[in-house]
Amino acid sequence: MKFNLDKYLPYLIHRVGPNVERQFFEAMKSLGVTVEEWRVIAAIYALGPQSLGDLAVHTSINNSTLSRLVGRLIKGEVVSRRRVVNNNRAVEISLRTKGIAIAEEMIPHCLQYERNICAHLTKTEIAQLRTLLPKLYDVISGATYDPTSLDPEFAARQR
Amino acid sequence: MKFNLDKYLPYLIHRVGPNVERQFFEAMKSLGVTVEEWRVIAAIYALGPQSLGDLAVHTSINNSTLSRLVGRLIKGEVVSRRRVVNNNRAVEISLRTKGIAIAEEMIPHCLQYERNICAHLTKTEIAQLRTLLPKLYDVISGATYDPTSLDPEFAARQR
DNA sequence: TAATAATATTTGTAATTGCAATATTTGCAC
DNA sequence: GTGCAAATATTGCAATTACAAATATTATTA
Repeated sequence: MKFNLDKYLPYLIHRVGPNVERQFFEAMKSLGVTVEEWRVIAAIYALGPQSLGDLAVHTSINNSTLSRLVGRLIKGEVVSRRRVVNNNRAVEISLRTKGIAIAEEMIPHCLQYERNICAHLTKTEIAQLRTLLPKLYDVISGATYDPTSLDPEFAARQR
Repeated sequence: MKFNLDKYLPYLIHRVGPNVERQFFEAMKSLGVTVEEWRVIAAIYALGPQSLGDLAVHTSINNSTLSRLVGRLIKGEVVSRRRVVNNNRAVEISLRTKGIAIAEEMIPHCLQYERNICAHLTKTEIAQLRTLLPKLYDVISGATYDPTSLDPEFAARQR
């Protein structure tokens, strides 16, 4: 059976992810924030204070992982967390002064890094990516897969 | 300062990754392979037996992590590992019968899953993605970032 | 050839992760 | 209003991860 990895979309999508900020963050590491921490800070800076659940969606970080990550950021006085006024089971996470400072120092570098990448792409390609990636995100988020559609006996044959 | 996350390419790229195979693998979990294990199997199936280092590149998995992951797959009799004939420090990892069987059972499902996704996209969009994603991968792999280009005193101000 | 550097992989270790279980609050049905 | 289900977040725990150091082999230099 032939399997052409170079054409397989999930593969093509996945492999760009891990590389995208690796080298950039290597260069920025003296700021003392990890990639994951930066995602949290950036999401709050860009989208405002929000619940843990929303933050998990916006950063693609697992809830329990994020809960602890936020715990660490609180210790570092980067963010604060408090119960929501009218919904005491939810929590609202906000940036503190230090978190805002980190964001404002990072953002120009992020934008410059993005420009460096875009320098190798045409205007059209950049525009296409900005359209296609969100569309792909939506499609994938809504996608479900049912193995029995292809193989009615799938569930029966446990390995 | 404004930071528009919805336009920031690294963000757009990154967030599609974690979702892309999550739901699919949730559905396929009775096969008993994790996403990471599948990446290893798929890379060897598609590209042939290869060294740990090459496999790390093809799967975007950290070397030491991969070394142990391969160790687990060996225990499960899915792959085998042996020293390369003319280079005893390198290692060659191959699929065993069981690994091939897993691949051949998985691949039709992968392709069907991909078709499900593509059903929401136009032919043009799909073609564009297949062109742009590898290009982006190359650009990003080659990209470097030097904070002092934007801020000559970057290194001096340690946080 | 001996010493040194470079390549390739593995392992020690501490930290992080994610699943499942738990706790707590809110909404709903009756 | 009481009891049950849903929503939200946190924690126990076992497994995985990644950095750095160690190991082993091959290539280069002097």
